[in-house]
Amino acid sequence: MGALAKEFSQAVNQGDVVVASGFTVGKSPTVNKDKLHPCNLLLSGDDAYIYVSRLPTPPDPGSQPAVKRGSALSAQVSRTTKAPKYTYVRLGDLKAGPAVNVYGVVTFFKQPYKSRGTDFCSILKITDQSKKEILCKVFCKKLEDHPNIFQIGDIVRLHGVKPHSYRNCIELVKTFGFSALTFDGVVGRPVEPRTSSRSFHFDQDDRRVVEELRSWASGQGFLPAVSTITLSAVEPKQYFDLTCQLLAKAPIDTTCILLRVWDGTRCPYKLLKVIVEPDVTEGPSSFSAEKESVIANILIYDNHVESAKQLKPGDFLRIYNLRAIPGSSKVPGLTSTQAVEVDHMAFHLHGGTAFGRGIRLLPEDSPEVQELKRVIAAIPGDEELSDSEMMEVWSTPPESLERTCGHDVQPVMLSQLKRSEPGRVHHVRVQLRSYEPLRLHQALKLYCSKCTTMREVPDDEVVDGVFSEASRDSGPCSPPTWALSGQVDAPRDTPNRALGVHLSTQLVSEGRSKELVFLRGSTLEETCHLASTYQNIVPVRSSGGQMDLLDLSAPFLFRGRKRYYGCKRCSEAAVREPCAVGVELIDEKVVAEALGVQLLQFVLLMKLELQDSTDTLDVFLWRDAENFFAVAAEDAAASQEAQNSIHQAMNFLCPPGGSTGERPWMDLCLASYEAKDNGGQNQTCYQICQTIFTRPPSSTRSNPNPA
DNA sequence: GCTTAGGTTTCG
Repeated sequence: MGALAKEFSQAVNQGDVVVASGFTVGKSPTVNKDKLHPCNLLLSGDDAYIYVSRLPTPPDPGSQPAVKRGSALSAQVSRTTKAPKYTYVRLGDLKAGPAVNVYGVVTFFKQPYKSRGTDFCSILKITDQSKKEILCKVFCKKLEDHPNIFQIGDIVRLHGVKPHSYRNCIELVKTFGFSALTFDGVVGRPVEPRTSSRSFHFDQDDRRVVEELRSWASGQGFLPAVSTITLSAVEPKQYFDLTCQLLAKAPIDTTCILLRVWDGTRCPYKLLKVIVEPDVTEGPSSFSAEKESVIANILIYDNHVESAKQLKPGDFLRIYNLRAIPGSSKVPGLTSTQAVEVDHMAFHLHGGTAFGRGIRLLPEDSPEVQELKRVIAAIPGDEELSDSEMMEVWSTPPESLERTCGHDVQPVMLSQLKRSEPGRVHHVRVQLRSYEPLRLHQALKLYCSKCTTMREVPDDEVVDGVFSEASRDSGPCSPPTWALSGQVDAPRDTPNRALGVHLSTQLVSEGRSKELVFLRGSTLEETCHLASTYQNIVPVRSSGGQMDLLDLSAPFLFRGRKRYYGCKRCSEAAVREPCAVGVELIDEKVVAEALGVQLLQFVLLMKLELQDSTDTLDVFLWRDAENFFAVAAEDAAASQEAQNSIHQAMNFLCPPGGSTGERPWMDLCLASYEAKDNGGQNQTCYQICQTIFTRPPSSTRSNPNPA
């Protein structure tokens, strides 16, 4: 009756649940007619209330979150119609009994981990203004149903937890009707619930409770002053939480996985390097030297391997209870040819869940990730992709390519070219908008013409490692019967060390002993030094008493300043005597053939972004790159002069800091072809072919408008 | 339908 009737009729919908109070029970005057209940309820005046409870609407991705629907509803129905409220028990008032709802500040937590039973288990400890600390145990099959806790100080709201007594303490255990909301615990941050629940109740009272807990907790001192430690602040032997981005990962063995991460800061201690095979690495197998110097290698053990396997390069993570260990001992699973450096800071995530040990993915929109992205973006030079990262981006170059052009086709605009079917040759007149890699030495690759795979040129640090690992076995070494063996003093500052040299008897008998030596026990530096004395140096090692070649990660041959590499996949390498009878010049081909090494070819590979007035286009400069620059890739690997000539050409085509107007127009021949990208999808690629870089005779530019 | 874990550092 009255105002209540009016408000109620506006608020209620068919299907709603209503709860009435303050009514009087009377006899129904219409019972004979409608055959309904003989009594009715009369609601009238200020003491009567009727509560309308809306059933949750079906999930609809386009609709407002449940919170907003709730607040819109309560505004609409005014004081007389309220949604039912949940009640929350103070942690100090808990008694063993039926399920309750609680709020609390997280003082300890373990990420959900696989229990021995059927579920994942989360352990957390929460407290509130009553200062009672309560342990909570959550068992759920689905990870997303667990409280989404990132750090100590987060605030949780738990529904459907049952207080149990265990060893004279009250604990909360998840029971039926369980749901959890988690909030950032930092005063001033947005109050946004993290939950997987599709609908949940959340109103101004809840917001108030969260804010009260935040400000109370901030004065309690149990929140860590700095929530996590950066690589720049880490000290040896410390346990710490690390917020970082995953760059690459590689399995080591069944109980260990390697995560390569960075957090945008530089660790003051030397970082452990772990050498793994490139083909088992997910993500780039190597990075630019600058980037490598800020990448931490983290070894993840035992139960954490499973969660680490789910991670993808690029993910933002927090690793809890990571341990910094100075001076690595041993890394499992590495073969004898793989080196582990000592006296470097290693990071281990040990097995078990003690102290909350674990890994968790951080969502992109969390404040921690936003901050991390900001720091990483500020690292100078990172805008540039490193060599192997670029290999990931580029599609595999084609194995065959039609590259002949009579240069008699009419030039086309880029927009027109893009609409053409692949498999043709086109002429374009374009400017160079940008190119990769900016560091031109990264354009050098090693290519196997047999299996058509491409490999990075390893840096000296990696090669150094192979040499030092190889010299570790200093036991007796019986040389092959064809060899004459002796020793030479190591050059430079290592007077007390003798290096093993083995010569071909045949070559010695011909008076050609300087033309080829097998050198054992040298460092990379010593090998380079001796390369000025001997025309060909093949580094060898002792392996179980027998003479063997080094791992093919390192050059198998040093010829003056040039180094030659072999394909790991296609070589069947062994120490053998080259046949020098009638061979005038012993070169890399002669040595490679004798040793059973499939010689890798140095190649140049670049990506150029072209533009004209209609469009832009990414093209590769690869098969014809040596012609284009009139430089042999092999020379570019060893000669500064050759590198300079490429550098000058690129600077001319794309002056650093120059405007578009300053870039010369180029007449290019482009071959288009189909290639599979990393996902196996066909895509059209373009390569510059049959084109030679020449400078115009004077400073006059070509006509910028070919049309 | 009511087990799992029940914080407390690997040993690489």
